[in-house]
Amino acid sequence: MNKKEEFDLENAKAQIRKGILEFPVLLIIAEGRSYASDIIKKLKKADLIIVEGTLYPLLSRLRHLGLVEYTWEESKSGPPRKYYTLTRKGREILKQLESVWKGLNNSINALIKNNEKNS
Amino acid sequence: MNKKEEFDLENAKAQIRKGILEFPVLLIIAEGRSYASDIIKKLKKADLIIVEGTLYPLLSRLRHLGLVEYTWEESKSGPPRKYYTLTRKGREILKQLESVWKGLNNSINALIKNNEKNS
DNA sequence: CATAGTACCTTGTAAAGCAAAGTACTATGT
DNA sequence: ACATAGTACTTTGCTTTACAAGGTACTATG
Repeated sequence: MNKKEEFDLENAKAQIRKGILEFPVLLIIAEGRSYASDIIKKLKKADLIIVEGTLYPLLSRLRHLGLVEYTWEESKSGPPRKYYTLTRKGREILKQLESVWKGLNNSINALIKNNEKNS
Repeated sequence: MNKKEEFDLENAKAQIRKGILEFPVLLIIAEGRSYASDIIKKLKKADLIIVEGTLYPLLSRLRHLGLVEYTWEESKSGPPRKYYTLTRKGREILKQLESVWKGLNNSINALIKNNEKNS
């Protein structure tokens, strides 16, 4: 337990991840059809930690929005899996998110540079 | 009002901003002592929209955490202003946030590249 | 048939941005 | 003197969403 009065870098990281999660999740599904545990593993490999309780509702949300769809598929080692793929709409939104990301990137990197100059 | 069933890019942007806001705010204060409206203007210039109701609580939070401090100063054109500066601790945290940011950047840009390759 | 492993789902909680409304100071025009 | 406008700081209620924790259910193995 972290004292409430202390700045909590881990929490800050979590907050930063929080806002942007949809984007890397869509990116991963765009790479190739994946199911939940798959996605979590791939995100972890990219240093973006996420847990089940976050991902399942997020995938539902994306599906209700028509950005992804799934097909059930048997597995040799357990219950069937929901394999997700992007819809046409999902691909469009992904493109837009990419440009939002690039914009944010430019903005913040400009601020960082500005700050380095003045120090 | 946006229909709930539609993907709302503005909301997505807002969510992304949400997690990361502390960082650019600290960057701006690091650049030079600033007061609230100042900060909002500079953020807007960097394409990071933010409103009063967001910034004031955020600044209070940062102050309670000991990352920033302020001094009252008279203004020729209205009520006095709270000019914020970074504390020593604030500068340390800012460095850490910079490295968190770089990490996130690498992670996501790697995913983007991966995705471009496979398409 | 009990256990372990895998996969999907749900509930309750907390954090934090935002819209909107409020308080208060200064300057300007009548 | 007083109304209006501009600036600045603050607060309240709402909404969204990640997470912790717990639950259901299917398959394989001993």
